[in-house]
This record gives sequence, structure tokens and C-alpha cells, in this order.
Amino acid sequence: MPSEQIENYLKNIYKIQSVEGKVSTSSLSEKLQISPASVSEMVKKLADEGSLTHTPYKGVELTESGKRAALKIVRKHRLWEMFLVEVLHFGWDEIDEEAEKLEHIMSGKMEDKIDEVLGFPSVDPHGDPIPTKSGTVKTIRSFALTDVEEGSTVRVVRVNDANAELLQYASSIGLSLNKKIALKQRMKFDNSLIIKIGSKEMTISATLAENIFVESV
Amino acid sequence: MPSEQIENYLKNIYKIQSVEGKVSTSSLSEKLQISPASVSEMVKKLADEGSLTHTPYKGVELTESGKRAALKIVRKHRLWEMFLVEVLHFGWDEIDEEAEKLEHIMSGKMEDKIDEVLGFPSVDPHGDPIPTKSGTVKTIRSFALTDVEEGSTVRVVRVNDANAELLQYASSIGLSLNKKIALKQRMKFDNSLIIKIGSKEMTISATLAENIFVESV
DNA sequence: CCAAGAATTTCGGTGCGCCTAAAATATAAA
DNA sequence: TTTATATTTTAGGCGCACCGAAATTCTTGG
Repeated sequence: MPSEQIENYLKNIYKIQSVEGKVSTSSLSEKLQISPASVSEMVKKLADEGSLTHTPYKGVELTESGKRAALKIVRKHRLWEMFLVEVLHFGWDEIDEEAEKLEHIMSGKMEDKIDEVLGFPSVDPHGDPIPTKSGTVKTIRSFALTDVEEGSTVRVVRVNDANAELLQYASSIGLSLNKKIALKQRMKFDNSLIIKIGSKEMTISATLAENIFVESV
Repeated sequence: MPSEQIENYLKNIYKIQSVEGKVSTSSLSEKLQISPASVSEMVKKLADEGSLTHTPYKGVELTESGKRAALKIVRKHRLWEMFLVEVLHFGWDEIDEEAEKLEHIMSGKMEDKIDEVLGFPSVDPHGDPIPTKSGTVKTIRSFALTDVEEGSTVRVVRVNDANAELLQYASSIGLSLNKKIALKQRMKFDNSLIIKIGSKEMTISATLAENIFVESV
């Protein structure tokens, strides 16, 4: 059984790998808030254990076994997030921190029970896919709200969960999962958008829009 | 915020104190499965921090502040146990181990949410009282099934949760919280009891009976 | 009362994950 | 291409909670 720190290393390597392709010591150090020196050491250890391959001074890549371990934790994290929202009625923006701790102490039995109570969900409250028990992840096709054409209507399928304040704000303006959004106008000078959610019209910044992912409706 | 090990030390000191009055290094060592040498060191540290008083070569006693910290953990443990049974449908005998991990990573907010979902319970699934948020514990008046008079009927209010196998067995014979038990006969040669639960008559060992606590009905 | 024997504490040491500072290597600008 | 700068790794160390062994102190039977 991997320790909590190892789980965190693997999970975050997986996440960086998904977004940036390449995983450097410094990006990991940044994400984990651990000194580059320590990360370098740990990476060596993980390479020895076969969870990843490491080319010194280059970068890191998860092995199959490392990826499997990472996906296990991602699954647990997202199941907990779902549980916190659905069963304990936590807000969108409060769940990441709690799930961060819970994911490491979740037995297989617990995982199954929670999965069952939730009705075997396929995405978490931010719209991120929940990996299956066997370790597959559904890719959700979507594009950023920034890229929507003026005049079209779309549906929110995912919100970037990297920033709690952003989530907090999004939810405060009624921008939540599965909501329909009509794009009225794009301002040329700063790319901010005038949108309509339900009957309410509002302006949102380009920065916010970059973190909202939608599909055509 | 106390670390996980410290929480475990305090919780177990509290438990031993409740049952045996005196808390020795060896009893703690036994319960925590940590060497006497290590326990002795940690006790010194806890004394320095003001959580307990320690008379070398004698024993240990929680201070008010130590007791408060211990009760916080006991409360969290029992809330989780309740939650595991009521919401996740775990069995009586499976919950202690899970709660043992969960208790240490429960934020105040989480505590409140769970308390609320459960309807502010006053006892856990074994009948042990859940300390209040302010740190008071209701004493439940009861006596061991061993001490019941022949012919009388009683109600189960608590089952000693120290042994999972015992819990497992108790539940398998339909002996659960709030069940009514009629004591038909006590065998003189080994103190085993013939009891009736509902319409079913059965024999239980004295050892089991010592761990079942009841009140008159 | 005194000498085992039992319980407790002290001592020296370990593993683990972290750190800072210094050395090695890679990258980019001149 | 060379050199300055940025990134990464190595070296040396630290704190924490643990350990076994040895020293100390308590307890109890003779």
C-alpha cells in the first residue's frame, strides 16, 4: 500500500502529465509545495520502485503501474467530492480540501459503498470524469467558453477546479454544471463576454470564461 | 492542531482512564502497540505540552485540556461510526477500523454536517455515548447481562466494541441495540445463560454476556 | 527488611521525508 | 560558440516517532 506522500506524488504527476504532457521537477515542486531537492530525491525513489521512469535533468513519466496507482487516487478523490456535495451538502468550492485528506484513507470497501450510495456516478461535481475501478477514464469532449461563437447556446459540462475562489464566484452567479448559457456578445478590447443564464444577463471576464468548459446544445 | 499520533495517545489514555482509573505506561503500550520506551518518551512530551500530568514511575492523568482534546476525538470517532452504519450501511463489526482513520481528518465543518445528517445522535451504533461539542459525556446507566436475574426481561443498551469478532457474532444471533432479552436460566457450572430474543431461545457464554450491557424494562 | 523480578525510563541509534547550500547539467542570449 | 542563467541533482543535516538495550526505580515474596 503506497503511503500518503507517494499517493500525492503520483496523483500530481498524473495531473501535470495530463495537462502539460511533460513533467519537470520544478512543476512538481511547485504543485506539491515541496523543495525541488526533495522532489528530486523522491522521484528517484519512485523510479526505483517502478512507478515511473526518470531521465535525470530531463523529466518524469509514469509507468503503467504508476498510472494505475494515480488513477486509483483520482477516483477516490472524485468519489469523495461527489459524496461531499450530494450527501453532506457541501458547497462546490469547499470540497477539494476535504477530499484531499479523505482520498488517502479510503478502503476498497468504503470506495464501493460510496460509489453505490451515489448511484455509480461518472463525473464529479466539477464535471471531471471519475476513473472506473479498472482504471479507465472517459474523455469529455468540450471547449472553453472563450471559444464559443456569438449567438450560440451551450451547456456547461466542466469547470476547472484549480481555484476555489473562481468556483465560489461561478456558483454565486448561478453558473453551475449543466446550466445553459447563451453567448450574446464578445467585447473586443478585453475578450470579456456578455452571456445569459436563464433569464439573467451578465458580463464575465475572459479569465473566468477560460475555465468554463461547454458543449454545443 | 494535534497530530494523529498525539490524538491517538490522548484518546487511548482517556479510554483506559475511564475503564481502569489508573493509566500506566505498560497499559498504554499494550493498547497502542508501541514499545514502552516510546510511550514513555511521548508521555513526557505530552506532559510538557500540558495535556497530562506524569509522575515518573507512577502513572499518567489527563489535564482538563487533555481531556477536552480526547473527547473531541472520541466524538469524531463515534459520529463516523454512526455515519458508516446509517448512511453507508456498514456492518456493526466493520466500522471501528474505518472510523479509526476518519476521526483524524475530520474538520469542524465536516463534523457539523455529519452530525446534522444523522439528526444529532446521542449514542453510537454500539450504544456508547457521543460526547457533545462542548465536551460533556452522558453516562449511560446499565449493567452487564451477566448480572441479570433469572426470569427478568431487559433491553440491550450497549455492546462492548473492543472485539470485532464478538460484535460479529452478537449481530449474527440477532443481538443488537435495543433488542429485548429474557433471561430464562443461568447454568451454574460455567455461568452460560439461556436467553430468549424475540421468539428464539439460545445459549450464550458468560464471556459474551459480560460484554452486553442492559437496562431493566 | 531485602532481594529478586517487574515496570519504567534513559540512552544511543534508525528510517523517512523534508530542508539549504553547493555542485552539476541544461538552456538561452550574446 | 561561448557564457550567463536557470534547472536539477547531490551532499550534508534536521526533526520526529519509533526501536532495543541498559539503567533505574518500584513492588512483593521470602
